[in-house]
Amino acid sequence: METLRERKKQRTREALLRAALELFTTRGYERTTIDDVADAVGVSQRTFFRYFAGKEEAAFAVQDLVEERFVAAVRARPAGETPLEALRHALTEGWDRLSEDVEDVVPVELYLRMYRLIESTPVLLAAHLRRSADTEDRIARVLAEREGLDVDADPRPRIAVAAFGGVMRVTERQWSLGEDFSLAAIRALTTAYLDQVGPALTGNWRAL
Amino acid sequence: METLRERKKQRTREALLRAALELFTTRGYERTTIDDVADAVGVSQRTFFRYFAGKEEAAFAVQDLVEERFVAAVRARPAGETPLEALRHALTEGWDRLSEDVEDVVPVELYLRMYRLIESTPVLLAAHLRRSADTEDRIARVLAEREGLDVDADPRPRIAVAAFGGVMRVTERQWSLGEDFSLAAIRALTTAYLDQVGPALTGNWRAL
DNA sequence: TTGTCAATTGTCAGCGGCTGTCACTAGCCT
DNA sequence: AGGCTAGTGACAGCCGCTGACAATTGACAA
Repeated sequence: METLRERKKQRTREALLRAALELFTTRGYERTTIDDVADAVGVSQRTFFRYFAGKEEAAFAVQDLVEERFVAAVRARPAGETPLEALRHALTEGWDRLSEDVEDVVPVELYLRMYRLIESTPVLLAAHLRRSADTEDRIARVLAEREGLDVDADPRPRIAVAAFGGVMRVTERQWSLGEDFSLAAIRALTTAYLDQVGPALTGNWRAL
Repeated sequence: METLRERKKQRTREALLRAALELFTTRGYERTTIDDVADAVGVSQRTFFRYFAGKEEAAFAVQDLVEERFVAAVRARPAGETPLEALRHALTEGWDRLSEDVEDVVPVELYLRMYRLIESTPVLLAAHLRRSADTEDRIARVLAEREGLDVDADPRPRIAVAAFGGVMRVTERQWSLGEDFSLAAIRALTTAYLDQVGPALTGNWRAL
């Protein structure tokens, strides 16, 4: 049983987040003022900053949730899988559950629009890449633990995750530049690109 | 023969860059004000912004130069090398020439200090990662051209570069966290980590 | 050398992100 | 009902950054 106060706070935060993403994706990130967001909700600018550390944090609120799920999914993979199998399966499984997880917070369609905006807004892309780096670090730790290794002594977990992450970046980018902005599209790209890692790294591309 | 005006401009820009990097690396990036930099050189804040598009651009001025050289080095690699050989050789060759290239602008030691600051300052790391993404895109185009492929049709150039770039990121990170901040140290790390890509991606780490 | 023109700079005003402060309001709890 | 405190709004102010305009300084020709 939650108190009225808490429910009110929850609603304010949700309203701010929704208004922010809606304005960002329609008007553009830079062209949206915190005052715009606050006004849309009927709250002072100062209040926005009591719920979000900054403009950026609002933009990534949903993305944070998704990445959290991904880390958990990797951790939950059966020990029998090799590190790369675990990553790959956690990823595809993630796409399948994404709708349900996200829909509690905002419409999935809004999330996907925001995702594309991140990709096309330099300052947001920069923030995204840094956050991804943090996530990759956490995943490297998970993999190391699965394999009983010390992340700081053995570079292989980080290297594997970094290579994997690099491929994911290319996937995101291609997806955001394409025409099909569905979950199915990004899932298809993911598997296709992961299948290309071997060929891309070994040898001579002209041979094929 | 360059005009006095041009020489003056050149000196102002150089002074601003030096003052900025010096202040950034001693006082910290966020704790350094543009006014601090401008005052240190004896010009107005407005003038700083006439030489640099923003605080960030000053922080990355030298790094830009280094990455430019790297792209050129990849382009100059003999056609016989496989894509990954070309990347690797361009990289190690880059470390060798770095001192000479950088020293024209600022002391190498200052550049290395700045490089570490970038790693440890979130907002700078974010900017660095985004710039790296741009550079990787350009390199993917170079590789595709070398192999006679269409970057937008064949994902392998981008995937290979992304994986390679991921490993470089891990290298940079480890170097900046270590104790030996010499060029020799980062060169050694680079080759060691690149040798680990194969083992890290194939199979089972416990077997070794 | 001097006067004219153009490039460079300083000053000022202002916007937007963000923070500290403080008084006020509204929910909580006895 | 009344005291307590979490949450809010209003205000002031810092910093990054930009536009506008006037003042200055070098370039170049007469």
